[in-house]
Amino acid sequence: MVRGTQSAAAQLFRFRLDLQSGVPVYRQLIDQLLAALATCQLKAGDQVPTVRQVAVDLAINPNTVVRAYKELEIRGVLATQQGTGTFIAEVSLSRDEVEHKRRLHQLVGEMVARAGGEGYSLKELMEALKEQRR
Amino acid sequence: MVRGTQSAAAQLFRFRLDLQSGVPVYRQLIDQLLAALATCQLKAGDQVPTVRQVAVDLAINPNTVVRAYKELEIRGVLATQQGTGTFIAEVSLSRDEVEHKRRLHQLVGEMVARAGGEGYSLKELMEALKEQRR
DNA sequence: TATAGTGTACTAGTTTACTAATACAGTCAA
DNA sequence: TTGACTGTATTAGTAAACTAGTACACTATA
Repeated sequence: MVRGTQSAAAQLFRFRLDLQSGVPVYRQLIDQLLAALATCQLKAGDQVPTVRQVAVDLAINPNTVVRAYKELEIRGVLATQQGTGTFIAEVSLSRDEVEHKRRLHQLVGEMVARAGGEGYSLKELMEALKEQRR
Repeated sequence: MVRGTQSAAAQLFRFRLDLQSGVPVYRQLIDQLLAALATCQLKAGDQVPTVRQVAVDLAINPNTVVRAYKELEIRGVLATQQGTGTFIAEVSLSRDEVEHKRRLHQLVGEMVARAGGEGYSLKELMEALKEQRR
């Protein structure tokens, strides 16, 4: 694991919280980081804000940040190195992840549009998807 | 609210639990009842199993059944009458609900097939839908 | 009217999910 | 080597979600 270069884009990346949304904090962090990847705001090798930076910035506990980063590490999106920091994974897996994610958003966007045209809400879609799980 | 007739189909309707699925019991009841409506196993006016029948049948607490039925009542799917029982709502709302539901399942089924063809899991779809909410 | 069966309401207990506090261990530069 | 910074791990606290226990109120029938 070589240390990634600090790109200008990475320096501008910051998390934001919406405490009214009801979405758990750690989940928001995960979502935002994946979105940053999907929109090329972050790329392989970039260092992401440290656990403590994020915690101070957002006035949350470091362990909440850890939770998000750990999940992303398990998914192969992030690579963390104790004492050094956390980076966007360099392996082609992460690139595939980005494409995978981008295409998924495309598909889902089409779905939502199509269903919305017939009067179905996002919530209804989600519930129906849940039922498909059986 | 006139008392619905007991159709043969309604007598055959029973809930089943999958305790391994991790889906809360009350949610399973909701899902199964909606599915029974969507597949015409139950129709407007049918009486559904009583709170206590379901509780005894599935070895759960009556209040868990109540929770499911109450949510369905709020959604206009069920009509409950204290001392009498619980019925599929007679209003055209419930019929619209059935058509609405059936079409939704159709749409979602197509979505899942299409996305599955590209290697996306149900879980991924659901997560991507969540992100659409922003 | 009495009884059996119905849903309703309230409280309580348990589990799960989420977040925090804190100490430990590793890295890197001076 | 030291100090600052890094992630890691463990425990604990809180809130939310889920389920249960139990009594009350209503309905229908004999």
